[in-house]
Amino acid sequence: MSIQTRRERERAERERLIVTAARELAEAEGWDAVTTRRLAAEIEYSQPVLYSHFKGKGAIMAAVAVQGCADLAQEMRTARTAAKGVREALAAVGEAYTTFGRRRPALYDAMFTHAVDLPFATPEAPAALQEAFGELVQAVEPIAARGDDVGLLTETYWAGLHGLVTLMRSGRLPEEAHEQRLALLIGHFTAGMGAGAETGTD
Amino acid sequence: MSIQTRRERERAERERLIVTAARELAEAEGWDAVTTRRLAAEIEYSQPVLYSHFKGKGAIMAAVAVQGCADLAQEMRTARTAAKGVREALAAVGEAYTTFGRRRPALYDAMFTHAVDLPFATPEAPAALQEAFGELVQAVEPIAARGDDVGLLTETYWAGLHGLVTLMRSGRLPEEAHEQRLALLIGHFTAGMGAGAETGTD
DNA sequence: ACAGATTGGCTAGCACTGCTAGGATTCCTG
DNA sequence: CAGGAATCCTAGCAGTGCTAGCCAATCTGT
Repeated sequence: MSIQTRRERERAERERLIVTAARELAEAEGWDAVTTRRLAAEIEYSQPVLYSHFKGKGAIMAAVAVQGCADLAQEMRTARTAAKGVREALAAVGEAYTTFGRRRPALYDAMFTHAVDLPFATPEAPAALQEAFGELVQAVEPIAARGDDVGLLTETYWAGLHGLVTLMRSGRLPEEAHEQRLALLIGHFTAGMGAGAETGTD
Repeated sequence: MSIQTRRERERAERERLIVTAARELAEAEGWDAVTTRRLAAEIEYSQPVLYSHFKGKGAIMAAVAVQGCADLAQEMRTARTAAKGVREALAAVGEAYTTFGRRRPALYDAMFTHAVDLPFATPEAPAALQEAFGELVQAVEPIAARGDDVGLLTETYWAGLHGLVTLMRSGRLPEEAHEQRLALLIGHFTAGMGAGAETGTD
């Protein structure tokens, strides 16, 4: 039994090694540089080892994406809990989100543009993923009007943020005015809120 | 001289042939199916011919993207001019945009997710591209508040639409509630508008 | 402690990609 | 009709994701 568990532990460790190596390589040189050969060299094993852990390159990217979701969730949570009011919380989360997308583009792409074989809008979605979305929900919920479906509103806000990030990162939108665009988006989502809703950060 | 012009005409025709073949193949089977070999077979020439017209596959995709922008611009214009009021126009354009993205995913991807070697937010951007953006601007301009930068507001609205399309198409957002999300986005962009602004469709 | 079964990892290779060099064939010019 | 030039194709390069099959190290039962 002990031998079995040791082997499983070593396997799990190597799996983590693969994922972190893929993430670091992608963040350093982009996903194009993450070839199976390069990745195998990085972890000092041969290519087929990768396929004994993951079904393919896509699965490795998906694993990286899940890690990235955990990071993003944490950054959004930090931003949200540090904000003073509900409008500020929404703004802080939006800024945390877009900052994440700009500062870690490879990670962002793995999470939200590539790697479609992850279940997203279902209960089977990885926990980290639901956490990240949950952070958005918690930021959006207080600004929802009566009768609004909070989930749908959150998805819409998310889409706005995602659009800003991807269009900017691909050069379709100039980087300079990002803050103003973000402010516009947030402004339109918090418009119509009575000033009395300021109380209650959590 | 006449021979020269005939050859140039034939070249231009073949170039159009390449672009339309690429577009049709992409729309039928996705961009992954558009390999240079496959495309060459489709136009009944050998591979290197492609490279005598375009710098590479990316350039071909860019040409397809420009065509797609013209299509999108026209569809948005039709929707906008058929709408009764300014709110309706914004909604109609938004719906035309997202419908385009869903009905012609390959074309949409060439325009807004791949093919980054096109100049976008500059005066050197292709005419079709500026036309498409111009349609958005014309729909957004009437709902802009005093002091709003219409360009920035349009970019923000665009980002919202783009986010909805891409997240939905990649399976991150369920398709069912698309109409509701779109309505939410439009609603938040037209909020705060006095009811008196209804007049003046063009 | 030793033969045998089993697991594990590696070497080599497949089918494919975008792209290019060089030769052959066709075409126009004098 | 010969010479020259433009055009197009065959063949190949370096790289991709992924896999089959062998070889060696490891664990098992006696």
